[in-house]
Amino acid sequence: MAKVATAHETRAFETDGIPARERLLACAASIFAKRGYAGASMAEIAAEADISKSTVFHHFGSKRALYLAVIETAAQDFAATLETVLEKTGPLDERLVDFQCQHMGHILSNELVTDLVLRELQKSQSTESVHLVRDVLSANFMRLVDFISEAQSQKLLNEALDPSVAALTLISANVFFFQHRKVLKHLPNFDYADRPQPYAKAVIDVIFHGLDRDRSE
Amino acid sequence: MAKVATAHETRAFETDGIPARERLLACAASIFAKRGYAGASMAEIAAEADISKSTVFHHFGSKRALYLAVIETAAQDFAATLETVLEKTGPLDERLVDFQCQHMGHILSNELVTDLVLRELQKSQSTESVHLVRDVLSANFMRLVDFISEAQSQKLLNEALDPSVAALTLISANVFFFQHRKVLKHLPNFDYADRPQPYAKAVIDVIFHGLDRDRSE
DNA sequence: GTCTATAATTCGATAGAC
DNA sequence: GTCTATCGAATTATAGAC
Repeated sequence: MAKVATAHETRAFETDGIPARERLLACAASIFAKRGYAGASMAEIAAEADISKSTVFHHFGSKRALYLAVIETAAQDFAATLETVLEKTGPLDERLVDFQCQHMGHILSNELVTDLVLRELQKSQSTESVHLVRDVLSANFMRLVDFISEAQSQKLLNEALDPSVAALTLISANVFFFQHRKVLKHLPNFDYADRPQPYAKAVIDVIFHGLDRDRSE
Repeated sequence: MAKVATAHETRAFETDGIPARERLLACAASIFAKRGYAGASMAEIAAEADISKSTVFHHFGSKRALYLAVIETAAQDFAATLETVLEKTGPLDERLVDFQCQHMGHILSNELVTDLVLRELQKSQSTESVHLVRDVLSANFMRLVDFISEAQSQKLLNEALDPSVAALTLISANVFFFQHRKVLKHLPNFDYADRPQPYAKAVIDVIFHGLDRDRSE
């Protein structure tokens, strides 16, 4: 009781209390990821966050809404990183390497939520969830496509290529690596299984320079 | 009964009876894919193939073995296609487009088994299963890597790139498209959601020519 | 089919901040 | 005084056992 009162005093400004909400999102992410949507109980999430169940429902109206908020938060986290990376200046190949490595790093360091999102995407339930997931994720995707388009109009990238296909190819490479990183170890002649960052860079080497033979450095 | 006897007579050589075995594999593939490994019952598979349970166990010693055989068969099916495609002559970009389209077509027309394989790869259970799966799949992967390496030594492809990374990038693009084809429809500015073959071609455009600006047709 | 355990959701009240 | 975060208890809903 005394502890609760103390916690109240620590937040001085901001209309809605940030600490509890954030703690809640973090715990929810971990538990949803560990047990899946159905397997996770609001009671466990509340306990983990050291908050009463009712408070959870006060912040997020329902289990579903909490779940969506978890995913949305993860996407927005990456959106921030994305902005930082794409705003930089420098040679295009270096910026692409930077993007690819940051993206790889992001999905690996948030592996639980990444698994969650991938699982969610796979069951194509036409509920509100997927709609929102797609809306949220597509914002990041569009940001990357715009970046590529922009570079094309400035003649910095090959204009003949479809920017959305290029963007998706980049993302595919990272996601595939992420999903199968455990078994990739057993591919003969594949040196990158436990070196995600070098792999991300090698992918950009392929996609930026192209497989075509006429390379002159 | 008469039909079965006839079938027996048609096979003159080969130690194990082919027609029943094939029918069995097809039914098993469909049922494993529909119900998952645990959910599938040997009784249902036997019934579907119009074969007695004992016959199933005669051909494949166990449920696990049947399951593995299904996956192995799918991989070998593709190995045949792969050989046909890679043996062709012609400009490298056309051959790569051919490969990418054939591969896309293969995973789409075998979508149930593809889902099965992908699910199997994701749970990295270190049992015999995964070992075999990896061995089988890696044969096809190596075939593609060898093809790229070969082309590189003949100066037909950019020698600076890692052939296994290039191969994996190709496969990643198709698999990602396959896994998320349902939700890709909802990406704004993405025209390929229901056009897998054009997408496969567009991916090769990107990976063959590269994002780099200095394209001179 | 009822019974029961588990989990989601709602209600009413309290306390501190402005 | 209103607003919002918080809680404990009460109320459905659902899934599995018998």
